Amino acid sequence: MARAGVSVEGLAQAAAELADEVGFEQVTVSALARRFGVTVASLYSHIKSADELRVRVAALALTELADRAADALAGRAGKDALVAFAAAYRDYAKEHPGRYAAAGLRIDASSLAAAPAMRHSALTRSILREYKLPEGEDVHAVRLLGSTFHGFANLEMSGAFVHSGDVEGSWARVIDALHVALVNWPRP
Amino acid sequence: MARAGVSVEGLAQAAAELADEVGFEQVTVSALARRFGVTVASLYSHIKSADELRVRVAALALTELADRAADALAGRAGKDALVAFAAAYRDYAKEHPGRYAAAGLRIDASSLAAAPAMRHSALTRSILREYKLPEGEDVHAVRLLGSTFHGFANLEMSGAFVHSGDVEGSWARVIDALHVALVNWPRP
DNA sequence: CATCGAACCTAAAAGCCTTAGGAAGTTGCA
DNA sequence: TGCAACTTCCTAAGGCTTTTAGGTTCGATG
Repeated sequence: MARAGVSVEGLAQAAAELADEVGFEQVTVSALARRFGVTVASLYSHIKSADELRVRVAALALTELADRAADALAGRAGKDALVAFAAAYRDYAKEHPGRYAAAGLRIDASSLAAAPAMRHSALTRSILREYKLPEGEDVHAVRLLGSTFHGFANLEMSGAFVHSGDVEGSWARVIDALHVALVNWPRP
Repeated sequence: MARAGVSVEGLAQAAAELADEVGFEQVTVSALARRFGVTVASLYSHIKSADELRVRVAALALTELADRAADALAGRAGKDALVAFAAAYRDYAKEHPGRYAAAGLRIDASSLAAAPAMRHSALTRSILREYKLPEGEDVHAVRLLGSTFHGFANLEMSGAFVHSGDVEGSWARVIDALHVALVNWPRP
């Protein structure tokens, strides 16, 4: 009986690739077993449920995304940082649509995806340093940026922008607008 | 053989309610048949596939949402309109999480959900009238607003904001910030 | 080299989607 | 009224996914 040499990490990785190929919705224990040339039941030695598999993909995606964002932010500040961060975000979504979809999973604090999710707000907050917002406004600005980036990527992926193209142009203008909003941040 | 009196519209409506109760992912032909006290196969006289069912829920949600937005916009302009539109959007998402999730489905132009989706950008554009953006900038501003609202509602629903609460405060600040961005719209 | 745990398997139950073909109400028209 | 056509619903059956239970083989360890 030749062994396939499957590990939990290998499974999550393969599931992530599968997600990018066929969509996160289609990531199934069966499909994964097929890919490994193994019966479905075998995978249950490594994972507890199909749900755990999906959460692991989410954690993987969130970590990769945070890594990229951190790289993009290194040595930059102000609008430079904003632009680089935004690009990292959207590029990842375009390169890895399946993983990106996974990152949007509902995450409860107990989940193993909670820690990487935390990193994101910390990274986003670091963009704001140079904008010097009033005390206590950072949380709101973080949420503005997160919402807009996430919303844009989401809408783009779900085909909402296909008509009347120039998505690139819109993306640039949206970032410009966010910059303007941060510079002229409304006083509380 | 007593008939249940099912119609396509009734199905979509019931599916929408089901979505709000148990989540859009759990909207299934089986569950719907159970609710109507009818066998699964019977429903296939009314719908072609489980997928069509989900698209119909999406269309229903998009229409309801556009109706509410239109009401909110009636007789308002400028920031007033912006605030009212945003409130209509988010309230709907909170009242009808399942429907709202459905509205985020991938929509191809041929789908019967395409028309209501169109209405949204038209309504959003009408908010911008009073801001008098430069020629050709409307598309981008529409996308900014759409992305931010959608992103915020999405993140809120997926639990990203549960820690360090004050979601209401953030929502208000985000709208303020968007207003600022529209007023000081960066020149092309 | 005997043993133990990890990796794998077969088997089976349960739930969902879908199609095929048939029976029973409903409607419309002669 | 009576029958033909249509609609609504059913039984039956095939196929796919998830999950659990219990058994077998591989490989490392003492």
